Amino acid sequence: MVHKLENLSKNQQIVLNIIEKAKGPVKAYSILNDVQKKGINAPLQVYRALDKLIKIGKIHKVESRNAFIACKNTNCEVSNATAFSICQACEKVTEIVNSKLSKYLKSFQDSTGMKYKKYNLEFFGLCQKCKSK
Amino acid sequence: MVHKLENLSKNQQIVLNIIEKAKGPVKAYSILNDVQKKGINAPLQVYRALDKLIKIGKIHKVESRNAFIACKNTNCEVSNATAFSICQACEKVTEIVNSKLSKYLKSFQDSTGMKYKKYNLEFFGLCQKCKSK
DNA sequence: TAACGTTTGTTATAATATAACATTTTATAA
DNA sequence: TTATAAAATGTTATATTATAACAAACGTTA
Repeated sequence: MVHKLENLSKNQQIVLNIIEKAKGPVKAYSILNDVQKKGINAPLQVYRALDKLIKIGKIHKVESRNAFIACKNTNCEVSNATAFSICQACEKVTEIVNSKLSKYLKSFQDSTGMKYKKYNLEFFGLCQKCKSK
Repeated sequence: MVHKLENLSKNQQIVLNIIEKAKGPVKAYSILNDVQKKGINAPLQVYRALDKLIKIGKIHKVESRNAFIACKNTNCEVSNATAFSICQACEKVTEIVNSKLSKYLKSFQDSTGMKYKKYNLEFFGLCQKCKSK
């Protein structure tokens, strides 16, 4: 069986590469700007790559910021349980990897008995740097 | 002291009213459509009201849907701990009120020691109705 | 090699949200 | 009461984010 990454198409590779190299979350149109030299011309080409990368778990969307960030779990193949820490001052975003938290949320049941397949959690506050300013 | 609700301005009241009467989350431009008879003409007037209503906790934004929903807690004055259940089929959204969950998340500490002021959690799955189809 | 699913390229447009500025209203407190 | 500060309004223009629709090419595999 071939490694997932190698199955990525040209555009998907280009987009993933940009997101992985970025220090923080990246906006779709900022990606578009960066790749216009590389043969990608239209928003849709970026959004299609993003959709695919999200689907296979290589990246996540930070919903409150309309931005995209690489998944920090090596070989992550799914993206159904995400948690982020977001600094409200500098906008630094970090994916939270915490098995207690994910275990708790994966097994969470509300009063309706609805069974959840997926969750996304975003925490907001001040990071160490910004707190001490 | 006067009740919070009575401090709302005309536009804020109009917008809140629409959201509270709606059966589910409402989009900003759908609100705009509804109120063009009532003297609100521009997107900004709606967004400003939305911002204020969010700030005082009367409504929440469902980030993954870019939509707004009334807070179900009577006299809720803050909006720093929200959790929603979202059906991926019918798009029904319900606010989850669960003190165990909120207690757990409010006291959550990640490895960086960052202290969180606010969180937003969105669960996705199929509601009872859609599951049985 | 044909058939299918996926990806691409392209143009156009929809949907969501904010900037900037002038004015009016409301609350506060001197 | 009045001045003054803070909040809200109205308006035009524009920025930002995202999808529709269609034709063509590519890649896999039966």
